[in-house]
Amino acid sequence: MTATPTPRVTIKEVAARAGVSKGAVSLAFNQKPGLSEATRDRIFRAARELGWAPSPTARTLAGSRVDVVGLAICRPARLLGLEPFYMEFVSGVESVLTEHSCSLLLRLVRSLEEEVGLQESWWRGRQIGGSILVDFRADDPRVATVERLGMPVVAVGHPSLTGSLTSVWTEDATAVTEAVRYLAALGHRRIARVGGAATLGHTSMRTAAFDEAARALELAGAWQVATDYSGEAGARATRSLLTAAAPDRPTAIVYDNDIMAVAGLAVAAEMGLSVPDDVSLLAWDDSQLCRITHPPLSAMSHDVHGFGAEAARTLFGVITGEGPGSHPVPTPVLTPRGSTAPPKV
Amino acid sequence: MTATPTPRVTIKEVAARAGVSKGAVSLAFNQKPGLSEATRDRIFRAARELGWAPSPTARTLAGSRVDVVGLAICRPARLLGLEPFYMEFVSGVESVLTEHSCSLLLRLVRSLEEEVGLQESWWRGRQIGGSILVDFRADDPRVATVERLGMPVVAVGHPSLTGSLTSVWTEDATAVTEAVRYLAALGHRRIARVGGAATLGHTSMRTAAFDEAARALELAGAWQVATDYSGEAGARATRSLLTAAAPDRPTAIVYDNDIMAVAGLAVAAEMGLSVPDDVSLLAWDDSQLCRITHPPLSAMSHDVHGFGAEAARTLFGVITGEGPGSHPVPTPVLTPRGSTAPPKV
DNA sequence: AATAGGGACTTTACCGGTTCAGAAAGCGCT
DNA sequence: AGCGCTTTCTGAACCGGTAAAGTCCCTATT
Repeated sequence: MTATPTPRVTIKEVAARAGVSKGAVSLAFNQKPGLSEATRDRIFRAARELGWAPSPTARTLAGSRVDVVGLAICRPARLLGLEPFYMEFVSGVESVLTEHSCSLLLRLVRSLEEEVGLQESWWRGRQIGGSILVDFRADDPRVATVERLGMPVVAVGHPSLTGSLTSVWTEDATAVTEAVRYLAALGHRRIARVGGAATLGHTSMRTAAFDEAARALELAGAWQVATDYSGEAGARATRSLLTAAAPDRPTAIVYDNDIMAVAGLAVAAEMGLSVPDDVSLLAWDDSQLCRITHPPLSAMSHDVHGFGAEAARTLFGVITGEGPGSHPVPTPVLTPRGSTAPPKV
Repeated sequence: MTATPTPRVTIKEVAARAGVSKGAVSLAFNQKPGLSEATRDRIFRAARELGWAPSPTARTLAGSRVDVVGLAICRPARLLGLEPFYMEFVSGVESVLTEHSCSLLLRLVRSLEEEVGLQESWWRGRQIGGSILVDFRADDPRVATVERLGMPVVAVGHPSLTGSLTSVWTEDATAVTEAVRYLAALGHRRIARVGGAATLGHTSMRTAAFDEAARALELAGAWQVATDYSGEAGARATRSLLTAAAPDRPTAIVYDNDIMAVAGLAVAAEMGLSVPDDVSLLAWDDSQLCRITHPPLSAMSHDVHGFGAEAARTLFGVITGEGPGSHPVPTPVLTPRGSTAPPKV
């Protein structure tokens, strides 16, 4: 407000210096036809000399596209800080946005309702050109809102959750099945899964897949517990799973993220259980974290950075008018490390 | 682009419905004097009925302030994904921005030069009302740029690095000294520190403070190694520190973040060393991560969320014209957990 | 020679607000 | 009645661009 003034150079100065009209400058900077090479050069030179670049604000107001995309993440701040997933995802998104000189408008929200309102006001206020929607749940209200607004978005979530929206997703069910089969192949008959937030769509899909796999493999024991993704919740879940007497407790646990797996590892150690001899642990998402524990965590690993990049690319597709589509991204693959082995008991 | 059209309602419709001019609507929405209560009410009612809110873009263009603040983070994406620090910091920033209905424009950059260019173009393009600058180094070029532009910013870093800019910072030197004193008080005479990126200003301040403390306490051994903050680097550093034969190796290690401390813990385990009996480990920044390991990590803990919030609050102060100032934030405090104890050797 | 067709620009009308110089109305006072 | 003051509200200019229509000139065609 009171900040010392900055000399603003506008399109008018550039036009004057190049000896043309504002319109000509606009044509040049939007690479539209109708200008001679010579004039074009003169304009660019003038702009360079003045250090001018078109004002995105004015451009937006005048009706051209907006070079900002929105991302609202709805999780308690406390949890977010720790989830490597989102930062990695964001960095993947950024890597693509940058190529298009596009920025990311990030907002942490506390509820889905708040997000719906935010997306709508972002869009109606022309603050963003499109949005990346994450954390879908069943009957997600964002689907209808976005359709009503005709707002370009990419939905990060399974097509069964994202309705008509263009989606980018991983085949979680397949991955869960693979995880369970792998543990069963090692000889485990009592397997548990420490899942994420129950409200989230992909959590319930994983839950269903786990049940299905357990039945198909005729496991002797199968447990599932929902958490909020935090390390504390993971620790708590692990502790309660492992307190059962030896013959009844699970010999392998699959986690829905890596933070909880790390916590689980610590709980096993604290209970005097050896990993992987007494219990095998399998993480999800596989950030760097899985490699720095002892033993290193086996994980269903997943190129989260690439996932974010693909989401951003797809969003650009939607913005430029590509029809709706479904973009599967590679299914997480099993990366065995030191935390999984045949049960010794 | 080709997205189905969204019916846009503008100030004109609101004015028409309330039976006043655009100007009146503007006055009402900016709580400026010159309107009767009755008219004001009529205008707000009309706006509510039409679901209208002023367009930030148009507002910005017309010269009022911008309700977006910028944050450019310069670290390789791979590392960012894992550093709990930034996500937590961002969530603290957001918590304050939200109260002011302000958004965060986030960008990951690859170099300081890129950041300087970005900040300048953000500011000149009126994309942001101000910026939060992080990761200061000695003779940081951003100081001069920002002064030249008269751009409101808050510098997250020690005043000795941030020149005339308003800063928010923690007294790192004091914290390092406290950490070393604590370990010395436990009886450790050979202490190492696994630091962060050497180019960063706060890293060199911590390095100097460590040297100073080691000398003052006449430690028998003091090591420091610089890393890139990654878990891998932390593991490597720890491994090389601990390979020395028993009498010569450090009995305590301080880390510059918690990721490296976790990695260090794993390395100790892998080398058959017990923590804290054979070696004590002390983490920094104390995210949730420190509590979920086994043993839980002692840490110099630090309210990173609050740090971010304070930075945002201070930025608002700068934007509204408060003079330059220096805002220290509480020094990290020692939180002893299970990873530190008197040396047994 | 008259006319059509382009190319190269310029003009002008917005986009959706803010702001500021008046205008109209109401009121108290001499 | 006439005058000055407020209070309340309007109209027009402006912010920095874009886009569509218009102007001018030069060449090719019939």
